[in-house]
Amino acid sequence: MSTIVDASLRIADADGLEGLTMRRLAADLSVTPMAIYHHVPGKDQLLDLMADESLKTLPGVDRSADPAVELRRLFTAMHRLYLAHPALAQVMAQRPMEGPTAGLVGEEVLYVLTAAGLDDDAAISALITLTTYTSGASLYRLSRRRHVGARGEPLAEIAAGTMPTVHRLRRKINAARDTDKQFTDGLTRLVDSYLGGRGSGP
Amino acid sequence: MSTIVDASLRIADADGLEGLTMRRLAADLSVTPMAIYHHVPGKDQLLDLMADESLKTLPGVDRSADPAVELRRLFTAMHRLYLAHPALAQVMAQRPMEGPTAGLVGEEVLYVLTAAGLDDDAAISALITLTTYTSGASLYRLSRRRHVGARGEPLAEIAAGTMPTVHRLRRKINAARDTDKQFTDGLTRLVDSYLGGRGSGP
DNA sequence: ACCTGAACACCGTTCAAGT
DNA sequence: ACCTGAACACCGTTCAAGT
Repeated sequence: MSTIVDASLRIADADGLEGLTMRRLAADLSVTPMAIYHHVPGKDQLLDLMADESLKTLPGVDRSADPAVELRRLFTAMHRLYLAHPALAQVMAQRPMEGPTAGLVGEEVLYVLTAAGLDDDAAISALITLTTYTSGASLYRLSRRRHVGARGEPLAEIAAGTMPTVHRLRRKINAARDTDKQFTDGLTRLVDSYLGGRGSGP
Repeated sequence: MSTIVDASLRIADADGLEGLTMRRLAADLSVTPMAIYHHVPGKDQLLDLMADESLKTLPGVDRSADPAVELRRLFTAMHRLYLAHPALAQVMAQRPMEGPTAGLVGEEVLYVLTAAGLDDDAAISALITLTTYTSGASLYRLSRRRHVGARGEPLAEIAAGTMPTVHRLRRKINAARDTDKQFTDGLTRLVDSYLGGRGSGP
C-alpha cells in the first residue's frame, strides 16, 4: 500500500498533479485500474496519504535552541518542501492536512511557542497564521512558475494612466515575486510579532 | 461574452468549481458546448475572466484615511470575497491573477503603502506578503469547510503520548480554525509590522 | 460571424466475475 | 484476499460542415 503512495508521489513529481490519474498509476504498477481500489478507497484518500507521507521529510525542531530560529527553520523547510513538490501544495490547498504527520508537526510548533512563553490561545493563533502564510506564499510562487509566459506579459500592456505605481515598479514587482527573500521577510515579521521581538538574537 | 462569464460565476457559486464544466455551461446557455469556444479560447481563459470579474466587487481605498485602517479594510474584503466565492479562491490558488482588475487592486495597495512612507522595495514586499497571507488563510478556512467530517474526526484518535499539546488543545484548535478573529489577528500583525506601529490609532 | 454534430482521447468508479 | 473485463457516466477539445 505504501508502494502505491510511493508510485503516486513519483508520478506527481514527474508530471504534476494532473498527470496523476488512477489509470496512469495502475499502468506504472503493471496492474489494472481497479486493483488499486482494493488498497485505497479512492483518489481523494490517496491524495491524503501522499500529503501525509511527504510531511515526514520535514526536520524536527531543537527544543533547547532559540525559538525564533527554530520556527523560521521549520516553516522555511515547509516552504521548500512545497516548492519541491508542487502537487503537495495543490493537494493541501484543496484538502485540509489532518493526517498523523501533520499532527506531529503541529505538536512541535505548539511546543516551541508555549515554551517561549505564549499562552494557549496565542500559540494556536501563531500556529495557524504561520501555516497559512507559508502555504499562501508557496502557492503564489508555484502558480507563477506554472504559467510563466502562458498569457503573454500582461503587466506590460497596462495603462500607465490608471495604474502609475504598478507601471513604474513593474520590473521590481516581477523580480520580487519568486524569491526566497520575499518569503523570508514575511515569515520573519510574523515570528517576531508573535515572539515579541525576543529571541531573534542568540 | 460577459454573458458567458456571468453564467460561469453563477454555476461556480451554486455547484462549486468542479460543477463548472463547459458542457454544463453550454446547457445553461441553451447552446452546444462548442459554441462557447467561439467566444473564449478555452476553459483556462474562462477561469481567468471569472477571477478578474469577481475582483471588481472589491471596495476602493480612501487615500486620505488612515493607511493601517484602509489596508485592513481592503484585505478583509478580499478575504470575505474568497469565502463567499470558493471557486474564485481555488482558481487563484492554481493560476496567478494578472488581469486588469488585479492590477488596479495592486495599484491601490502600493499607493497606500508608499504614501505611508515605505520605500518601493518595502511596499512591494508588503503587497506580496499581505496578498499571499490573505489567500492562504482563505484557502485554509475553505478547505476545512469543504471536507468537514468527511474523514471522521481525525484529531480525536490521536495518541496523547506522542502529541500531548495537540491533544490538550484539540478543542481550542478546532474552534479557532474557521474564525474571522484568527484571520484578523495575523493581518493586523503584518500591517503593524510594515507600517511600523504607526497608524493603528486615529 | 456564429453555431452544430459527431468524434477523439481521455477521466473516476461500479459491478459482476474470476483465482 | 486479491485481481480483471467490461461498462457507465462523464470530461475538454478538434475537425468538418452547416447558416
